[in-house]
Amino acid sequence: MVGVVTSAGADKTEPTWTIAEIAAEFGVTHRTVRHYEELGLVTPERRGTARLYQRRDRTRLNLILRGKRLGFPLEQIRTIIDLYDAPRGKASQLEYCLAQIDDRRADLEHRRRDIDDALAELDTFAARCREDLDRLR
Amino acid sequence: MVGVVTSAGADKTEPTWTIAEIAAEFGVTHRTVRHYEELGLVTPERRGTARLYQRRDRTRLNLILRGKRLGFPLEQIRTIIDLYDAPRGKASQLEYCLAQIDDRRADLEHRRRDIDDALAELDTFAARCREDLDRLR
DNA sequence: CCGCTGCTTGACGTTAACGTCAACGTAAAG
DNA sequence: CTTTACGTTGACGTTAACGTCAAGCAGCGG
Repeated sequence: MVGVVTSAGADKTEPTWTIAEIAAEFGVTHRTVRHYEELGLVTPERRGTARLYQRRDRTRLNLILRGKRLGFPLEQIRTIIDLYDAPRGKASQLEYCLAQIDDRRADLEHRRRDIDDALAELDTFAARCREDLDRLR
Repeated sequence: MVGVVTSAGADKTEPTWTIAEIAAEFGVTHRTVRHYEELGLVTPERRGTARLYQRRDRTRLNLILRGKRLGFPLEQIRTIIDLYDAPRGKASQLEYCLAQIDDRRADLEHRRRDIDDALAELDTFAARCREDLDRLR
């Protein structure tokens, strides 16, 4: 909890960014960032009408983009982001979190097996290619 | 090269499957299989008008579905499948293959790093959850 | 006050990956 | 020979993830 900024005097800490800066830095368009906001993946503050992005939003964007690189749909990415900052006051909530984490773990480990398999196949294929190439000389 | 089946007497080897069997076995709909055919990802033979799937098609379907689990678009999956059975008679072709393989390797290894990062984060998060849970008792 | 630049809100367009009919062919079963 | 059960070819619908205008507001440099 860093303190609400709202209409009280701005703390001189807490750096912020505009949507254009954020978009450029993360290599996406502002439309993309807005789309993520429409889906509730980021929730920037407002100075008047303009969006103000903070470190929290940058963290989320990193999670989102990694999720996308891994091919997860945005909806699923949202659930995992929500997981990361869900309320964890009660034991039941903590246990729910731990269960979700296990699910995610299983998924990711399955993917890693798939990747390792694919890499192994690529290797044997590459070996065959190099063999054929040697034989050709 | 197993031998052309066409209109010569059918070898009693070479098992085949119908589209329904293939779809059921791979846990997809026949529409999905047809869609893959439209994109050139599988090319079953025909007995009259009906499709006849062979082992070759099953291999491809396995590649396709793994690609999908890893979140690759079908177009990209097609390029890698094409890579696996491209003509490799000339040295230039073999060298092209090896280059492509390197590209694929790089991509897959990037993904694996992403996965490992995600898993590490999940672990520390899980540890915090368990800590909080212990403290709550 | 004027114009420029950047931000905002719609609203419609697009691509990928199928889903979902509809209408028809065909081959084995009764 | 007529069902019945699959199989086939369109063709249009749908969802996700943005792209692409269009049009308006807002601060600020001259």
